[in-house]
Amino acid sequence: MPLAARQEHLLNELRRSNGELSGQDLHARLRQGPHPMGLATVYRHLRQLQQLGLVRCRHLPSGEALYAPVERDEHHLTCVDCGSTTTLESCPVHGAHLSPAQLGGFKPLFHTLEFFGLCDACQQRQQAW
Amino acid sequence: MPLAARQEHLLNELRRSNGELSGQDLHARLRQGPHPMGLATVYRHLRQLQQLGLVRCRHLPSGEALYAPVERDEHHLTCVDCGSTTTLESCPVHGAHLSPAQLGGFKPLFHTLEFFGLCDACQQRQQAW
DNA sequence: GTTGATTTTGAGAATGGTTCTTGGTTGAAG
DNA sequence: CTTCAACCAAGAACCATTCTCAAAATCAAC
Repeated sequence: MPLAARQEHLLNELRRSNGELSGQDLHARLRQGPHPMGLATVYRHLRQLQQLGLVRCRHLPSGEALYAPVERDEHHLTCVDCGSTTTLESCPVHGAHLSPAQLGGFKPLFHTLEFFGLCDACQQRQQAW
Repeated sequence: MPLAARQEHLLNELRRSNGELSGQDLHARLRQGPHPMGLATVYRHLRQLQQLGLVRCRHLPSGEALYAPVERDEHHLTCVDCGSTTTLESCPVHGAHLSPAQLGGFKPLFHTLEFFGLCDACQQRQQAW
């Protein structure tokens, strides 16, 4: 079953981007390209691509969801104060292996490993009152 | 600096609970206890407790945020189809070690490691069409 | 090609968790 | 008794995401 053309475009746009994109971002970018797509359709396809194991997603503390191709195994440091995130160079988990017993029939597609804490700037600001 | 009494109550309610609680859950529980608290206040304190490193939080695919005391190092398998989550017994990362160079002044308070995929039931359902 | 059924789409409305606003309450200090 | 500041609650506001549903596209037979 080949990927629908619409989904293909969406996935290409994600791959073309350097960073992660939110649903709104994607919609805005596609809007001014040769293949505009309604917001509802963007979200519909993002969900499907995620279930196909082609797209990963993580949630910011703000509640916004960011999407990226699965093959990007990036992880982040996120500040619980200002919300800024920085990307880690390497994945500390790498091949995190779960035993079949732990999985119990679950078929893993991707994982998210995020560290939350205080960024340098916010620590300084707190100490200075 | 001692914790304000209101924050203490909120934290106790979280510790008393077996599982994670959403902001709404907490508000509902406190409502019928001896120390009711407005919804806005619950969220205010949850954010503060998070910044103090006493509370952790993770986001479900639905966008809902779940809170727990930091000392609980639980991680989950989450189905990208039906959204159900199951708890892992042990933390595969354990002491996830980040070098000072990787941290760059960032002060980690907690981490979340979540696996996303398809649960047994949803795989079956997909195959059956 | 035409017809009719099925699927996909998109504009706008609805949803719902979270945050903001506003005005009231409390409590300590003077 | 004032004053001032901190804290709080109720409801409005916000906004990313989802839902609705009619129109458009696709497909399948004829």
